[in-house]
Amino acid sequence: MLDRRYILENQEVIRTNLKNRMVQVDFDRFLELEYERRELQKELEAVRAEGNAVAKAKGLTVDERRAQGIVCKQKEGALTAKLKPVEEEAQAIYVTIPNLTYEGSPVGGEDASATIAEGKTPMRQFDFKPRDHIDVMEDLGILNLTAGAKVAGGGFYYFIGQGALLELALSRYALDYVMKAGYTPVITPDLARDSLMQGAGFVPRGNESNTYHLEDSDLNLIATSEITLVGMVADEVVETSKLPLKLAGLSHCFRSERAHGSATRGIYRVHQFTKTEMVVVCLPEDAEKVHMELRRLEQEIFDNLGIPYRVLEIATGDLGAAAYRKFDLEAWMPARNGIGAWGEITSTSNCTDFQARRLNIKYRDGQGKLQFAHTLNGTALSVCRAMIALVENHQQADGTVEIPEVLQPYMGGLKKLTPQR
RNA sequence: GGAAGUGUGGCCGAGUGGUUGAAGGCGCACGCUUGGAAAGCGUGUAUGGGGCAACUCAUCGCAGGUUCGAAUCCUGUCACUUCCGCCA
Repeated sequence: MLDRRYILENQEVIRTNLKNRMVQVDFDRFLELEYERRELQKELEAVRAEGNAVAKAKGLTVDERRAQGIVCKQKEGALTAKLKPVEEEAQAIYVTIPNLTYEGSPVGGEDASATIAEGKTPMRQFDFKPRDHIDVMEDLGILNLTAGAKVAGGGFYYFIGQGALLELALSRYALDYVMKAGYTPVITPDLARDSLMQGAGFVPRGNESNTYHLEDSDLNLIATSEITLVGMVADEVVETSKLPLKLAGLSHCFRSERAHGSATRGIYRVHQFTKTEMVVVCLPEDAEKVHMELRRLEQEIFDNLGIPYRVLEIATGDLGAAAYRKFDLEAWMPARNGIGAWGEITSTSNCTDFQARRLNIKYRDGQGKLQFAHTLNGTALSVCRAMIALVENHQQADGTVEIPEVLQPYMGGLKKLTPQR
């Protein structure tokens, strides 16, 4: 959420931003409602002040107070009835107004996002036709999609043997790597309340929701541990000495992917995956620096895994509502779509104070005043996507897959994935 | 899952219908005192909204309700504690 007063005082900034982000918001209606709301609010407060004065007045008898109080109460009731629908409609529009946008973000839709850097690993020249991750992994006996579909439906999968170990190795490697940069490892709940889902920027119910809601409860399966990590400090004043608060959550992530149907083959788009996610709560003046650190860590992890990638500066039209600025890493997946394609593997967003305002995350500034903190998030490693990039890039003509050196200690020294009996 | 109890400011804690936004204490800030420090003394010390300001509105887990008036009464809900049951 943006500051309501800021919105009223910077209407043109908001209008331009809505246009750049290609977001449909009835801003005129919002302004109309907001001004009306403020007028009604003032009237209501005046009536309340009168009522309070009557209730406290020593010169009046109880009967006199009662008589005058009832009049105030009636007026208050009438005003409240008028105010409520105005407030509700204004609020409904208010929550759809997205964050401000970094001035350097390319203006436009998804296609406008700009490649601003590339990884250290060059794209490999294959002397054979690279096979896609499904073929490679199924032949190795480390992936079983059929069983996943049988048990839980499309979009679910089994990792078996070396595949299971590979998930743990990737997750643990990423966790250890960011721990060295000062991130505290955290295991979080895999479920979260509706209110937190909304606060963190995820729609818990309805058709546009990408999350699973648990029937007869106010709980949802989390789509990322970002939700539970920021939830940990929601409604709190974080001690300034503890900032920046750097967390690395390891959790399962669940996504219903209603919008995408169930057609996607393989493990690129699945309903459940494991992800190591970084979240930082910091002072406003540190946010930009932290964002660069998140991006650097993501790059280093994939450089070390020997996976070629490019870094995208995300265009205005493709930013999430909370993101002020966002980078994606896209790995080269040599067999994707049959001919090779870039596929998103990580994403890091600077949410400025937008998410903190919604979740009420504060700190005390030098004057002792409460201020909203800034929050940022970034993927350290999302297992399925990383796994695709890894097996497709490191596959050998004989069907084996070389394990990157940094992962070998986590695989009991294993250097190659080989066919399982 | 059943029963009982509790939920007040940064913290502890008083407060069961009427100048209580909230006693007292701790902590913190400033001042006095001191060669310096400690102790002692004094003053101040919630958050958000509206207003240039005086001031005013809201907030005592959360949401409703009763009442002229609610931290205080009622209902629901969430959390915590204890007891019972169940269980990895």
